[in-house]
Amino acid sequence: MPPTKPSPKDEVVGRYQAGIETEARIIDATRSLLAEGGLEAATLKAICDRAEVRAGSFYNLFGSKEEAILQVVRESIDAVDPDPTHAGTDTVDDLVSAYIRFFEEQPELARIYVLAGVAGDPSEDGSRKQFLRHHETRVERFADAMVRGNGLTPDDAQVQAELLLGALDGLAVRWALDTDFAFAAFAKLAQERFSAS
Amino acid sequence: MPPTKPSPKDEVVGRYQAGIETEARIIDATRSLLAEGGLEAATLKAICDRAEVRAGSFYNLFGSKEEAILQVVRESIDAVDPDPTHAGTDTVDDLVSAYIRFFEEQPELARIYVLAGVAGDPSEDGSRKQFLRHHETRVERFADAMVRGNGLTPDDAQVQAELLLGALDGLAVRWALDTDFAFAAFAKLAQERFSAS
DNA sequence: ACACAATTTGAGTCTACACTCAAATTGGAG
DNA sequence: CTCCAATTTGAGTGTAGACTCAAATTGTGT
Repeated sequence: MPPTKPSPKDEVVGRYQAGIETEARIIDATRSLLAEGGLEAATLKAICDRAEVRAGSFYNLFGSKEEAILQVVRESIDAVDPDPTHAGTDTVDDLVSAYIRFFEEQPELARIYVLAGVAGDPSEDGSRKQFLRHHETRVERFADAMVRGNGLTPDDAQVQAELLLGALDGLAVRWALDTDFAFAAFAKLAQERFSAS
Repeated sequence: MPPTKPSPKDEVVGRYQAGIETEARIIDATRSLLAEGGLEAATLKAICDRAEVRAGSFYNLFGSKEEAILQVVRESIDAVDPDPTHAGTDTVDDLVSAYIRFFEEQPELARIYVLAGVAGDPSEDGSRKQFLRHHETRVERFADAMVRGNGLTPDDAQVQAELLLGALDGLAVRWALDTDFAFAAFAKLAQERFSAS
């Protein structure tokens, strides 16, 4: 279904409060299921049961299960952004801290976040491409902060940002493997290494 | 099935050549399917079709599909070890180069390698735990090389190794996202950063 | 040749899902 | 109140995929 079946919420037509609340319940249910048991736990049945909704209602609001999951992941990524308005005032430390917080506060969502980038068909324009765009935005953000805070040239900053983010993502994977891993401490060490010119 | 149903190949009883060859064909089929289309492509039917075997034969040799896949992943990890006998002669450069080679020569297997660490149920003693053990061995190996080559103290080396491997894994994830990413170049940069004391 | 184990077959079984749709119900604008 | 659109229901449908098993066949030691 390439032309993404237009679900009611995409259109500009009037909506009832009931529908809006149902949508919220479905998103909440999806989020909590993902947080508790990862992708495996978020089956359609589980989502509908928890949201106290029948399958038909779900599909009245979302075009597919995937759509709901992507929305949850997107929202939790946004929720941890230290500078949503992109005012250009965040420091490298802010950004690293926000990243650490995301992984410590939402372990399962963080796992899905990583998974979204690795899993899935490379050819499809689904989560992968979106994830890549997100990553590029993040690199941008880190690089800007480095230019402002450490006086790097934009080109150097770009490389440093890519390295630092790579290290953070890798340490995050390491942590996902074994939650006893001192993610925060290592993340800070990586930050020290890569912030200096 | 916690007590891992004992399949014929686990027992010490006599085997026929035919069975051994069938097992090899199944492993080959699994590996090539994984390499071509990732986990999604490696369905039982696809594996059996390609190996020219019926499902019953598969289950005569493997306890589950998971078992065959794990064996493939394990073998490809081993295949990239520059010092399988662990003679203690490999340098950091050898290790990093081997890692880069793995990603360049076996992209899809590399993707599965990354996935193995991130996906799966945290509670099960499956791929995750095995992957963690593998990671620890690798850290050990990197740390040893650092002690030998850069004169770090064992404790410092441990931390540096964890950071370097974290960075490499993270860059690998980044690469899995977009294979145009210059993984090798960034990996070398990370190596420079983390090899120095 | 014979016996017996190893292997193979192939037609299922079972289950878990994502997703659909016609009909019933509900909400609210006029 | 009335009408229509929004929403909800719930009983399906369809499929894909892992796994089973009794019976047939094949390999090998003696």
